Amino acid sequence: MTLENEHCNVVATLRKAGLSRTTQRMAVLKVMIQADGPLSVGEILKRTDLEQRINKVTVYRILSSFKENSIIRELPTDHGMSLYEMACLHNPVHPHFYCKTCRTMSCLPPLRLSQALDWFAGPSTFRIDDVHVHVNGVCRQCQERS
Amino acid sequence: MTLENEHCNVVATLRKAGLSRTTQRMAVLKVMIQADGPLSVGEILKRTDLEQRINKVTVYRILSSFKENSIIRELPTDHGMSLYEMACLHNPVHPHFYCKTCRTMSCLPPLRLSQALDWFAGPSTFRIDDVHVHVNGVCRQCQERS
DNA sequence: CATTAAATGCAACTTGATTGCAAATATTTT
DNA sequence: AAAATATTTGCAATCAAGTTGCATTTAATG
Repeated sequence: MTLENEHCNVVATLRKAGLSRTTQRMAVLKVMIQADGPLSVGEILKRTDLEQRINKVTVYRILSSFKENSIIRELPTDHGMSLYEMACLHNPVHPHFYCKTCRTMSCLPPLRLSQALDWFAGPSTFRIDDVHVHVNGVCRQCQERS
Repeated sequence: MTLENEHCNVVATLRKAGLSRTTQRMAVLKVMIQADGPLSVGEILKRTDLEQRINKVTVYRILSSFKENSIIRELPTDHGMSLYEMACLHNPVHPHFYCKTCRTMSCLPPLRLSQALDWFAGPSTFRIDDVHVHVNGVCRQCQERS
């Protein structure tokens, strides 16, 4: 198995971010790049374990550093658990659908929301209960404080 | 202190939802109606405690029943914690800004997102790191299963 | 007022996530 | 290349949000 898929390159991504190429970071990044959709920490652990066992804490720290460097995006859920996805050029910001029953997050096409809703109203549809627009950042006071 | 503010009425809201008028439910709903913005469970506890001590578990159960009856909306955050706000006519769905530093959630005007972003770029600005559109509901398989 | 159903409180527990610190691994310097 | 330094990792313990089971209390019903 190679260290790159059709899209992103593990080594290049880490270098660009100025992060050292540790075995664990490479394994996590590889799993993220090859993911079919947003992954939980548990799922990331399962997938990296296939090749090498990584400590849960290490995965959290790696994800945290990836997030700081905008390599990945974090998607919080209603169930006190976050999911993670690549934030690379090949995976631009897009809406997500979260099933509150099976707790699965799926990606919506990066359309205007109205179109996305039409798309969802199609044949194999979901029941939509609510739509949240969530802006993350740092408020003025916190910026001034640092 | 009365049981209604300029907007919503505690008793009417509970009756409409078919929920019994317990002391605790009324206290929580009153706090929610009088809230200046989304509240955490901890904050709700603090505010209800001023008049009567309510168990944490009870608050969770009350919020859960309010959510099921669309009396409130739940807003999950990056920090494994949810915030809650009224879902009444006077508080229509709108975007939120979450400061990842002080962990405060503030409401954005219910404008088109592009306008809201302009608004945010104004004089007293926030630093925006990312915008998430999050659709909650039940996926097809889970619907069929129930 | 008595009966029945629903809601609450408490204690214990589950789970996602974090912290402190020692050991291991990378990077830098000589 | 080896030694010195800085970074990263793993483990154990811990924290905090949220949940569950069950006995008790409170509200709704007749």
